[in-house]
Amino acid sequence: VKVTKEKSAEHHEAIIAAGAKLYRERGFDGVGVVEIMKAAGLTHGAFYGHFASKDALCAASVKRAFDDRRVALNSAHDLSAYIDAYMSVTHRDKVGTGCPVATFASQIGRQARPVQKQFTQGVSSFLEWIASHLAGGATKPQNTRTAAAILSAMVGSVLLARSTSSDKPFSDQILTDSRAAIAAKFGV
Amino acid sequence: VKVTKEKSAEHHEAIIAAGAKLYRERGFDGVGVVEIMKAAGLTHGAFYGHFASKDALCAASVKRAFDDRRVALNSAHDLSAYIDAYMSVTHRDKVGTGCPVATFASQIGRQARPVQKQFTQGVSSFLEWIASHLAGGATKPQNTRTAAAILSAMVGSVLLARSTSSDKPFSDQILTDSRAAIAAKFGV
DNA sequence: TGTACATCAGTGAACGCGCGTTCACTGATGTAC
DNA sequence: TGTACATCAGTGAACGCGCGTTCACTGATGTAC
Repeated sequence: VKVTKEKSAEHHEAIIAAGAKLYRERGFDGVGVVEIMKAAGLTHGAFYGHFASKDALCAASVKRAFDDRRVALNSAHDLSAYIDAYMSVTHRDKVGTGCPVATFASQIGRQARPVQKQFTQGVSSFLEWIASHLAGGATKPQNTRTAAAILSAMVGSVLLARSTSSDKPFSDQILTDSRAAIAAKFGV
Repeated sequence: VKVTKEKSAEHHEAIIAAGAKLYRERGFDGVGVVEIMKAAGLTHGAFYGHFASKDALCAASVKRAFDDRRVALNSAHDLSAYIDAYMSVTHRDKVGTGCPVATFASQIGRQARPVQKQFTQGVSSFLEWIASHLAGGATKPQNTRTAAAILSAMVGSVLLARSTSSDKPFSDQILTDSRAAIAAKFGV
């Protein structure tokens, strides 16, 4: 059942989109090729016409997840507004469209090199973006250090909140408390 | 091949110890019952005499990992020394004996309820320990917020460092930078 | 203390299942004339 | 513009493999006498 070049390109995108969402929701090991192809509206046999292996899709999915987020990044008014959105109950509960750093971090060490490279790239540009939005900009050496601590606290608090979310009040509190302490100590 | 009650109890401990180490190193999905039993010096068939299911061992392993860490916690001179050890290259590279919060956080949401309960319990007492070691103690309301932000930054920075450790200088820098910024802003 | 036997911790083959991947096939696409 | 046919995106059965779990069996333990 051959299909027009345009349709095939759409399918390719649909597979990556499914990977970017499902891998964030359930981890690289938690979703099979069959399920991803089903989500893309195809059968599993067509997968290897689009990607050489599951690893290749993982790499493409990590890249896609970071690209999706860059849009959110650029539409934020300022750093404070972005941190507010990041350390929110909404972000905690929307894993599938959430920050790839928070979801993938602990699995990346076990993935193939291309996946790791794609991830490090994403973290690096995220750090730069934060540093450039601090008072004084990215060239101020102290801001590099501050950016690392702020990103750590952002990622850590969302992970802490997600992993304890069976106890909602406790989980909510972690987000609120961390956000307040960062505002108080870092002024953002 | 029956075995003395003492030997059997030792086997039980060995299985939990293997779970606590291997699950931290490779994730709950990344290690099978066969490999855990092999690490404990037994064959896989004996597993279900000790645990009702793999989930049951996961719960026991999470508890064990937190208990192991509590020893490290109590032997720390003060909060600063503990944060130094936590945000270190050594802790980044020793996943199997490292903090369970950093390794398990992103997988806990997909685990069975008993596993989640065990984890939340561990996070809660970790937060209390930090708050009680801040100037003013755990009763000072502001310290609860500060503890949440500090734990978030600790967990986040170790995860960031681990997930980017294919680029060692970059990974090292994240730890150093985060540690310096926390010292500067939180005074610990 | 010594013997007879019920208990039960550990063994290893076997189960059904879902995984990543392969491949012979189908039939619409798009090119050559 | 119309026909003939090579191409190739997608299908679905099949592959070997490792997973969690079960179970008939073994033989040392530990109890009853």
